[in-house]
Amino acid sequence: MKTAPPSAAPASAAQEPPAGTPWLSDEEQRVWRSFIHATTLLEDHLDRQLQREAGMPHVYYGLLVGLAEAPHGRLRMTELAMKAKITRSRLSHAVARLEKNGWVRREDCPSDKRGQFAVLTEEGHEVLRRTAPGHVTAVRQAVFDRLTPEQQKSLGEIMQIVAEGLQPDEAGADLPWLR
Amino acid sequence: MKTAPPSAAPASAAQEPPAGTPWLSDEEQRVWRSFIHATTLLEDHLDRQLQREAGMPHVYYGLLVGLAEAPHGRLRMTELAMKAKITRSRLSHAVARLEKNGWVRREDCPSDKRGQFAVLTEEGHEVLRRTAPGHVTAVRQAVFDRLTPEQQKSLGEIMQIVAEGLQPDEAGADLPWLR
DNA sequence: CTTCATTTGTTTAAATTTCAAGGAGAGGTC
DNA sequence: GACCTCTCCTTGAAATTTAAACAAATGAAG
Repeated sequence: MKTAPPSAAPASAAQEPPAGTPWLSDEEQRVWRSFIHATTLLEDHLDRQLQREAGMPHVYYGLLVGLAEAPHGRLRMTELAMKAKITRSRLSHAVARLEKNGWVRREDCPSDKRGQFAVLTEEGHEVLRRTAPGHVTAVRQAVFDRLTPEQQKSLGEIMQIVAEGLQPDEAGADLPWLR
Repeated sequence: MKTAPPSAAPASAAQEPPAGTPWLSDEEQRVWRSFIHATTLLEDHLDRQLQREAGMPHVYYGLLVGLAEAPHGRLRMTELAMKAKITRSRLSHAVARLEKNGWVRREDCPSDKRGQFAVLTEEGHEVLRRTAPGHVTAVRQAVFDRLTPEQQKSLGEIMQIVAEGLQPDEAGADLPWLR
């Protein structure tokens, strides 16, 4: 009996999906399964590491980093949302939480009264300085330390391609951000 | 000014983390950034596709597939949790939800009174049959169709390595599943 | 100036996930 | 049997995410 992929097709083999697209081959299934497992385990791992050391999940940490990279630690909500690849709604909630922690502050936009800036506070900078080392270590141990230079290069190219294909900007639509 | 990685170190460069671990190089930062973006976008994409077509998130779909792969569409809760790389707690909630949908049924384990089996119902099988094609198509379009055979192979190897490194079984601990 | 469509960001409720316990049975050991 | 520990799974509350609707402001037409 054929083994079905963890997140693709069910075991009922012996036929293809209606229009065109064939099932995943055994090899493709193995790749896909590894991908799902690796990303699931990795996100869990990083989430816990950061929750423990920094008191926030990985996505939130990414938001602080995103702000730290920006000109004056400031970014319009929409820009930050795009940078982090999350919806504006999710960002609103996240920033509200980070604001309560004192890591981030909101500021009105002078030119556009609808606009809001998310600003990294000094405390925010501090948390990053304090927790970045641990996070980098975790990332290294889980990923880079285990891969050869060639694999790292390959990984970068592959992820770049996949990300581009799902990016809502250039080619396709641009509103619901996906689809 | 150096640009910091999306989820690693803040912009404050010019020094290394205290003990040993160096910051990510520019190239490593690019790779890591691509990785985060790709996986974030991909999971969002698949979640929406499945939510729309199958009325459930990607993880839940994975649970049904996991059961479909098992001998009689049956699996002990713990086994299913391990297979899907999620906590038993999360699985409990998930199965409760899937049970309400009629896709899954619970059964007591005769030999071990603590045990529970999660069983894929006929309706469960049906949902998979109906929605698998669309899911496979989504996965293909987002990933496999965009990669060369060499890249697919490489991706498999890399993900395999990363997953193994985070796997709680063999070497390290085995209880909190991570760490 | 009025209207209509769009953009920005928030808000509410529902769904999902996480976290910390907890209940009950299994498996020793004495 | 009493006792202790571990395992299996569940539970309830808190935190986070999603989905849908909304107010306010912008901007382009007309």
